[in-house]
Amino acid sequence: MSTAQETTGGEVEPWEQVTPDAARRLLVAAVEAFAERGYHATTTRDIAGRAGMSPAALYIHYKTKEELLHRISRIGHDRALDILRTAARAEGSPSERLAEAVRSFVRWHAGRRTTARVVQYELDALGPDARAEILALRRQVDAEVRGIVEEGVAAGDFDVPDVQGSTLAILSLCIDVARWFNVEGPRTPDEVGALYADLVLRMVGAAPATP
Amino acid sequence: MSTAQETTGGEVEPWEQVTPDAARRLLVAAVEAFAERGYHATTTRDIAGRAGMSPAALYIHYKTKEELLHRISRIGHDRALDILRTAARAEGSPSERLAEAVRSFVRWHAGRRTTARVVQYELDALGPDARAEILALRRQVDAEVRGIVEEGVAAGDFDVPDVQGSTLAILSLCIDVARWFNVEGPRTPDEVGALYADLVLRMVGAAPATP
DNA sequence: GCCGAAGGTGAGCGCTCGCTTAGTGTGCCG
DNA sequence: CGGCACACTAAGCGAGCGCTCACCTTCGGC
Repeated sequence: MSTAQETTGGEVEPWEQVTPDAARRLLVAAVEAFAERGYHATTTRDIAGRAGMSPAALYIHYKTKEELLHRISRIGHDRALDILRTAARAEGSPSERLAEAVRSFVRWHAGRRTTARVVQYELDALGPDARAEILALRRQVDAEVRGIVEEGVAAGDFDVPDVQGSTLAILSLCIDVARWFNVEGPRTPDEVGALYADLVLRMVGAAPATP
Repeated sequence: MSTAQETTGGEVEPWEQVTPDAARRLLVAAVEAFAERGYHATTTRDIAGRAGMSPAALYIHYKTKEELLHRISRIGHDRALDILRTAARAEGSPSERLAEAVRSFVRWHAGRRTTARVVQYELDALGPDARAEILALRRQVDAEVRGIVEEGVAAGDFDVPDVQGSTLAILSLCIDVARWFNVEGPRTPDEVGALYADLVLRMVGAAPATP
């Protein structure tokens, strides 16, 4: 679905799909500013300044400040969904696919923390229409994870009394990484991903992956 | 430490300690407004209006809008720490104490969602000094949970390869409840608390509590 | 070499923000 | 009953906000 090409590690700067160049620079500047200070505390002058442009230039490429947030949120959710879909539809047992889903999802939230933070925590700043569009994507995100859990239960690999509750908890655990992860901290995104994959397998009552 | 009296259920409206009455009404109004729209999107006129007062009245009781957030954050963190301390220092095995800590901590984040949301997500809006004070409280929160986990490992009840990482994950899971919990949703705070206590015991490799 | 489109700027409009100030009503003390 | 401390309001200040507008460059096509 996404036209951005995958790299070997599965990590992409997804902003390449945004053209022209000036529009992309503004978008990246907005992601940084929103992640640092929050949407409402960020000024259009700050965004334009970070992109090396005058405040008025922003409005050549975007109708409003909210449209910037909408575009960021849309692209980010598309990417997050893409990551989960790739893991969910890979080959392997439900345990392996759930572990890989958590691993790559967490890696994205830690490694692309600024983007993830905006995507996950600034939803309320969107208007009703944009908000509804994003919420639909979130339901698809939920469905992907729930699908793996259900398959694991059906196969007898998982022991999960409350599938929807556990799915919610798994996603919640992964998403909150964007809140606390610190690039200067002791853990790399890969390490957090591995730790979390193990914890999630325990949560669903599967034997820890020992490949 | 806290002067607010406990009720039977352990749930307290902690604002009773705030006097005079007008100052408390303003504080409660600010909690609601900050939780709904976020700190930066909330105006002092909105807070005063919710409390049934003129905008100027706010400044009789609080020096700035930020002082309101500081007071809320302080009281909320005190309460959260109190909840965890009570559970950590109760009688019982590490499994029982960890389950009770998670149960009551989650119950607070769900049941007092508006307060918890402000407390957990608006930290960055505080100035450096207030921020440092709150971060010190958060380290104590972390230490309480880590203490229980360490005792469980020492007693051979838990199987935890990375104590600090698992502690972080447990707290992260609980805190994120404030983000997604919906009062109109299908689960009560008690139900989420019970579900999460079970999930956390699985995460630390303890047998599920079967009382 | 001229032209229009595309992409940019400097100045600034109208508005709302956090916060202040001068003045008002109320109740308690002597 | 006079006086005064206190809690509060009406009005508004200076600043900074999102956004607009008139104008300026640059550049490919004919």
